[in-house]
Amino acid sequence: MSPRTQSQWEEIRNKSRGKIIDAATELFAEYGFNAISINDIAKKAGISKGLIYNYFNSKDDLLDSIIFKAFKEFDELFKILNNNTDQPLESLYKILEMTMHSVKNKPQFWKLITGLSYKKQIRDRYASQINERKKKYIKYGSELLNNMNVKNPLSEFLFIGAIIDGISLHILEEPENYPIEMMLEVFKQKMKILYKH
Amino acid sequence: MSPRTQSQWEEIRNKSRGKIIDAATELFAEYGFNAISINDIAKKAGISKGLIYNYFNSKDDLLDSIIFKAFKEFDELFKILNNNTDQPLESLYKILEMTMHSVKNKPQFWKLITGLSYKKQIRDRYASQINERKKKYIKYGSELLNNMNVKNPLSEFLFIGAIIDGISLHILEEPENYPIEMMLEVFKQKMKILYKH
Amino acid sequence: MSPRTQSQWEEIRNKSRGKIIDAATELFAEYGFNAISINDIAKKAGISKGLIYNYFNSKDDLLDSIIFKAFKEFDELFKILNNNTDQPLESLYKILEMTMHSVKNKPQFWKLITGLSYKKQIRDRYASQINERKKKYIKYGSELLNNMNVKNPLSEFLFIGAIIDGISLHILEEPENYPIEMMLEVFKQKMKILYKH
Amino acid sequence: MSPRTQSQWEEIRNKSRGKIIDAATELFAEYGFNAISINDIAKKAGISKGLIYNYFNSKDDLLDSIIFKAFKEFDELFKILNNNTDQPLESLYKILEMTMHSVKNKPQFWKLITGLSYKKQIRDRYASQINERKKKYIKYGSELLNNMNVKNPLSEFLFIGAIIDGISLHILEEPENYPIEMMLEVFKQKMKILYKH
DNA sequence: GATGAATGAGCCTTCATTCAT
DNA sequence: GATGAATGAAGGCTCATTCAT
Repeated sequence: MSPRTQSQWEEIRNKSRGKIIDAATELFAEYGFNAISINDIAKKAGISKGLIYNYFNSKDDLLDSIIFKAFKEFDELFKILNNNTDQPLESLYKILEMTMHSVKNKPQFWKLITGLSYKKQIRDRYASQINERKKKYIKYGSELLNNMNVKNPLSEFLFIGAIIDGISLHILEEPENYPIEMMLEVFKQKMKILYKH
Repeated sequence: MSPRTQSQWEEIRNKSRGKIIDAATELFAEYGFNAISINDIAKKAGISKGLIYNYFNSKDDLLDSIIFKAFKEFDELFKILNNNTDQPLESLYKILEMTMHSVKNKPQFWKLITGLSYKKQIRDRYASQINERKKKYIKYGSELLNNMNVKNPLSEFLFIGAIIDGISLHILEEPENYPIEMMLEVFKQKMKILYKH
Repeated sequence: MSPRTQSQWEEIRNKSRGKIIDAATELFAEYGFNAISINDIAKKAGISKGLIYNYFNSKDDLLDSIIFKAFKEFDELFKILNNNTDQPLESLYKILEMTMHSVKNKPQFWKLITGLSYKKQIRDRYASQINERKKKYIKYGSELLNNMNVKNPLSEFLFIGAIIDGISLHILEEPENYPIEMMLEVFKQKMKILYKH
Repeated sequence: MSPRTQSQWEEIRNKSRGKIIDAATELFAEYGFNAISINDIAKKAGISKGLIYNYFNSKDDLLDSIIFKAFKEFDELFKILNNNTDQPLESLYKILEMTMHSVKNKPQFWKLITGLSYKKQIRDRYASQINERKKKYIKYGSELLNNMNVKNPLSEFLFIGAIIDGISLHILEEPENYPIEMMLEVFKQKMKILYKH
C-alpha cells in the first residue's frame, strides 16, 4: 500500500497504453476502424472501457496514435536505405526485401494504412502525411534510378515501383503462403537482366 | 389521369436504381462500406433514405448488387482474352492494356474491390466468387506462361502479376495523371527483354 | 369503354371497400393493429396501397370503420334482447347463446375489441363508446335481475356476467374446439338450480 | 476516489433493471407490446433509451423477462394450492380468492398475459410454457372435480373456470372498484348450492 | 378508380463518450 | 489508475402517407 514511485506509475501507464494500442491495431486492421467498438478493444485488451479514455482523448485519437506509430515504422525502414545509393541495384534488392518483411511481419499496419476505410474527415487528416512520405520515396527512387544511368528515369521508377507495390499487395492478401524468398530471387534476377549493363 | 404503363414504371425504377448504385459505388469506393451511411448515399443520389429500401433489402444487399456488377465487369474483361494463347506476349500486353483502361474508366469498382479484399468478413462473404475468378485467372496465366517456355512458370506468373497489379494500384491512386500509354510501352519493352528468346 | 353508370361506380366502390375492410379486420385481429402495415392489407385484399386511401383517410380511420362496424354488430345483437324481460331466465339463455355464437362466428371482431393494443390516443377514442354500451348492458341486466326477484341484484348481475364473459373468453382462446352447445346446457341447468324458485 | 464494490454495482444494476421492468410491464399491459416504443419505456422509467440495452438484448428480450416473471408469479400462486384436494370446495374458494388478490395487486401482469394471449406470434413463442401451465391447471382442476363427485367433470370444470376467469376479467377492467369480497361470498354461496350434496 | 414510386418521421439498436465512485 | 453505469446522437430500417400519371 506504499505509494508508487513516479517510474512505477510510468510503467503502469506504458503497459496499459501498450495493451490498448496492440489490441486496437489488430482489430482495426482485421475488421476496419468503423466495425470495431471501444468495447471490443477494451475486451481484447482485458481492461475497462473507461480506461481507454485515460490514455486517449477519443477513438479517432487512438487511431491517430496507431497510424503515427505506423508512419514511424515506415520512416525507420526508410532511414536504413538512405545511405548507399552508389550501389543502386543492391539498394533496390534491399528496398524490396525490407518492404516484404515489413508487410509480412506487420500486415496490420499496412492493412490499416492501405485499407483507408475512414470517414472523409479522418482520411483527409492523413493525406498530407502520406504525400510527404510519397515525395521522399520518389526522391530517393529517382536518385537511385539516376545512378543506374537509365534513359527514362521516371518510367523506370514507376515500373520498378509497380513491381514492389504489386508484390506487397500480394503478400498482404496472403501473408501466410506467399513465397517471399523465391520472389526476392526472381526480382534480383530480373533486375539484373534489365539494368545490368 | 390514365395510369402509367408497365414500361414507364420500369423506366422510372431503372433510373432510380441506377442513381442509388452509382452514388453508393462511388462513396463505398472512396471511404469504405462501413464509413458510409444510408443517409450519405441518399443525399449523394438526391433521393430520400426510404427509397433505397424500395430497391434493396438492406445495406448489405446494396453492396452485394454492386459487387456482383463488378464481378460481371471483370468477367466481361476476361472473356475477351480467352482465345489467342499462341501469341503469349501479345496476350500479356492485351491483359495489361485492358486492365489499365478498365481501372482508369471504372476506378470506383476497382477501389471497392481492392478496399474490400482485406476485410475478413467481406472476404468470407464473397470468398467463393473471388476464388472462382482467381482460379480462372491463374489457369489462364499459367497457360500463357507455359507457351512462353519459361523455366519456372509459377514465379514468372507471380512476377508479371505483381507488375500488372502494381500498375493498377498506381492508376487507382492517381487516375487522372498516371501515364498509362507510357507505362504500357515500358511494359512491352521489358517483357520483350525478359521473355523474347 | 362506355362510361359507367352511377350505380356501377357505387358497386365498384362498395366491393373494393369491402375487400379492404375484410382483409384489415382479419389481419388486425390475428396480429394486432400495430403489427400490420397498409401494405399487408393491400396485398391481402389484392389491391394497391394507394387505393386504400381512396376509401379511408388513414390507417386509424380504417380501424375506426372496423370498430364502428363491430359496435354495430354488438348493438344489433343487443336489440334482439330488448323486449321480453318478463321471462328473465329465457332471456339469460338467449344472451349467452347469442354471445357465444357471435364470438364463435366473428372472433376477429371480438379479439379486436378485447385486444386493445392501440396507442393511448386511439384507445381513448373508443373508451366513451365502450362505456356507453356497458351502461346499456348493465341497465338491461339489472332489469332482468330485478324481474328474477333476487335479494342482491348487483352481486347476482356481476356473477352471471362473469360466467358469460368467462365463457366468451374461453371461446375466443379456442374458437374451434370449445364445446359451445354443451356449455349452454350446463349454463341453463345451473341457472335453473340457482334462480328457479 | 475508490472504485465501487461489487455489491454496490449490483445494487445499482438491480435498481435500474427494476425501473425498466416496472415501466415496461405497465405500458405493455396498458397499450400492448407493439404500441409501446423503447422511447416510451425510457421516458416512463426516467432513464435514457440506451440504458435499456445495458440490461436487455432487445425489446423482445425485455418482454421475455417480463413474461418469465409473470410465469413465476403464476407458479408461486399455484404451488400454494397443491395440497388439500380432500376439501374440494375449500380449495375452490382458495383458488378464486388467491386469483382475485393476485389480479387486484398485479393487474399489469395479468393484463399483459391476457392481452398477449390472442396474438398469434406471441402465443407461438410462449406456447410450450403456456401449455405446460394449462395442463397443470387442468389436471389440478380435474382432481378437484373428481373429489366432488360430479357427473360430468369436464363441463363442470369449464363452468367453474369460466366463473373464475370472468371475475378476473372484471377485476382487470376495474381494479379499484370491483367488490372483491362481496363476489367471493357470492361465489361461495353459489358453489355450496350447486355442489354441496 | 387505380397504381406504385417517393417521402420522411419514427422505430429499434449501437456505440463513443462522460462521470461518480 | 480503474470501473462500468448512464447518456444521446446517429445508424439501419419500416411504414403511413402523398402524388403524378
